[in-house]
Amino acid sequence: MFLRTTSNRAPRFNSLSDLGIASSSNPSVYLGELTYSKGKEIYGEKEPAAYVYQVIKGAVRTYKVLADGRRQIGAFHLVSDIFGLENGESHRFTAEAVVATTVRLIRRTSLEDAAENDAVVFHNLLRMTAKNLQHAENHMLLLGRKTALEKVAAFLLEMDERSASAGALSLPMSRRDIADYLGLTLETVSRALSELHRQEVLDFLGKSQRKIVIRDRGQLASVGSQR
Amino acid sequence: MFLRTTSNRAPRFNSLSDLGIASSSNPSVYLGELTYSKGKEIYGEKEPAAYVYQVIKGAVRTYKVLADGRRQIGAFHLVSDIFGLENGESHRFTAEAVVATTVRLIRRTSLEDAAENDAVVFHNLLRMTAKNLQHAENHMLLLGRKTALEKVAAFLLEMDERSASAGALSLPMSRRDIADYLGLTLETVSRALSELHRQEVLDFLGKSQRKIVIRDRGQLASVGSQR
DNA sequence: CGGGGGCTTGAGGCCACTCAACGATAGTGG
DNA sequence: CCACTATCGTTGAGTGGCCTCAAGCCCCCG
Repeated sequence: MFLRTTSNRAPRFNSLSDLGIASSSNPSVYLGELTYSKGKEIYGEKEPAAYVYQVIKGAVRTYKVLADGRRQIGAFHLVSDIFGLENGESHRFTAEAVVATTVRLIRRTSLEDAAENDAVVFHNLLRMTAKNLQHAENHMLLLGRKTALEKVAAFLLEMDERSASAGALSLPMSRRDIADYLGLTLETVSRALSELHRQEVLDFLGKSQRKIVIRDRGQLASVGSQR
Repeated sequence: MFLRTTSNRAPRFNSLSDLGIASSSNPSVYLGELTYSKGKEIYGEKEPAAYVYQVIKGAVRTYKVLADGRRQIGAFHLVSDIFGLENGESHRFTAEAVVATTVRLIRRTSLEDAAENDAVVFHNLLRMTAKNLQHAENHMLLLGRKTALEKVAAFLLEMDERSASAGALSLPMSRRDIADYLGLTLETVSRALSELHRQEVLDFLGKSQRKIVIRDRGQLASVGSQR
């Protein structure tokens, strides 16, 4: 196996304060919050991009679909993540709530005004776009060249790295979602997870002195020594 | 089959003048040109990003590799394309000349200075990063969800769209390069191309009143009515 | 408690991969 | 100028990893 955990977690630049709006001269950028129940669409691909969103509670998937329904999830957005930031006029993905989700809205024009007046905001817009690009670049390597088991293991590590909770890793999304993120079928994802359980996630333990505790859709699926 | 050509070609924003440097107050941004012979490395992954490059002649591939040598090409850069633009301190890909290639160098610090002093340059930096992101997003869909034949067809369409020459489409890169770009093996790419020839690229003709002429590594591989 | 959605597991099939042979082409040195 | 070699591309045969189809279980939720 090929797993490795990063000893130091990468800094994250995805809160609104990281956008620099807090330091902006523009006073009221936030529009309010909206709550979507499980599976509800937040915006559709090619819709005009009127808002930028931040996840307050829950989780969001953004995806593209082919004409015959094949779906590729580009990213999952967890609490504090910003999504829906477009440089063009319209959204390039569809966004849906994975579970019951609350998002904060920022009017796109407000953000643009803030960026116009504040170089820091503008700078952070570029940094966020670059961060999204970096994620996509790494994901291309995964989609194009990794095996099913490697994909699932990388997914677990990514989610672990991103989740704030130290104790257990929570996976709010379904097997189908994971599959569509990794370019697999849900059955293959299920088999890979079973395989990792069967191996008692030995590599997580062996290489990093750490076993990931997976809180899988609320169910405690695998428990081990922590950190 | 699933091919479609865009009737209107998308505008391209990848020349240095598009970066806005021409309008910059900074006078001498260009450093000079370098020529690399076929297969030579221009920069390596994780190397400090001292320069940004523009292809003057030839073609460049940028890729990541796994520990065991599996390779994923993220993009091909053709004449006039800019590559090596990083927001972090180091390159996230390795760049190599596909064929004998001349590149123009821009010192990274010069570009940053120009961006600092000129909002237009900065704006274009963001736009270019967003364009790269969009390409990566589309490529994730291809890598994760398209069949071998669809991948190769999409590749031909992309190259056709990007190549300046109206008559024939030239493919300077090897089968292995194409395979590593599409997440396939070189044999599968070869078979898919043979299959498209066998079908006389019917769908290119049928759906768009247009047949693509493929100039494959210098050899005229497929000829048909043009536009 | 019945229905439905999500997850797991098994059996079989297929698409892309692997291994291999061969031809064409370009570059190299005698 | 011509073997010689290396590289690249094509094609065939066989394999295997992931997909497809299907059954059954569990849990949630009305």
